Amino acid sequence: MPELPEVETIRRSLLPHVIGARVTAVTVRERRLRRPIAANLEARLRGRRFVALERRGKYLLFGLDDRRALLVHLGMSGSLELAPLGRAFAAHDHVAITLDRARVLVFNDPRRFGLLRLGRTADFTELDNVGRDPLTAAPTPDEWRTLVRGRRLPIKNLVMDQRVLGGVGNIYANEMLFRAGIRPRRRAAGLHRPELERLSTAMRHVLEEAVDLGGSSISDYRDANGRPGFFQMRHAVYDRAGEPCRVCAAPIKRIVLSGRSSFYCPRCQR
DNA sequence: ATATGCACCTGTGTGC
DNA sequence: TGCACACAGGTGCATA
Repeated sequence: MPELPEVETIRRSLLPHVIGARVTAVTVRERRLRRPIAANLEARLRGRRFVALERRGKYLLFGLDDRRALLVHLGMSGSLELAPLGRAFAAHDHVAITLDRARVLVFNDPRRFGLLRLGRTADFTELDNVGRDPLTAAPTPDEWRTLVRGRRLPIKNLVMDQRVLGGVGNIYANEMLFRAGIRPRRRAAGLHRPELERLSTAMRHVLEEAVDLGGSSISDYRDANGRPGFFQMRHAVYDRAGEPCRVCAAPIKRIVLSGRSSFYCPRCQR
């Protein structure tokens, strides 16, 4: 479910509740996620204090006071909620981390594509595949020229490649290409300098605006305090097939690229 | 090396 | 109402 703006919103909403909090209890109700939750997670987490909370692409990294960290990925359908103490479990509540502040951090994930892992940050090999942060360290147009060189894949697929940019998923790839006026199917290597310049600024603007609005709530995304995001009201193309373009009124098209729905305006995007 | 297809899993919406 | 099917915010592995 969540892409960079949603994960960043969750991180910010968790921050004041989690930093400095101590874990008093850990309950794992379902270990079978994408990879099973390790058997020692409860013992390693109990009694620890959270000292940091960072985002790496779509991953959340909870720093602990023993130089280890809890790595969390929300997959397609994962969520984190700060629930009141003693609230009954709901369907797909897989992990509950009780804090010493009368709050429980609950990991819920219907599709179980998420990930929870405890260990040393350096051992989290999945983080090796997270590229630059498009919010804080976006490639310059010059760097884009290097990144697209020789790449024959559609630009949308390149932008969604987590090794290139950490955190861009299907919604925001579509939205930033609309904003840049580039069709998603265009070969990456075929983009001209002005297009790379537009892409580079469109990317920052779309993501910054989305973070400001708390991300996109399409069906049930909520931040850790249960608040929805509002960027879905600003979607120009995502999930708008057949609807009129907000700029030129042409009907939005839907195509499939690498199995993912891709949307664009045939007039605004070339 | 690069690009694509599919599997992983549950829930929801659509059409018959 | 029931049923089959397509599709969904992601990623990793197998295959060309």
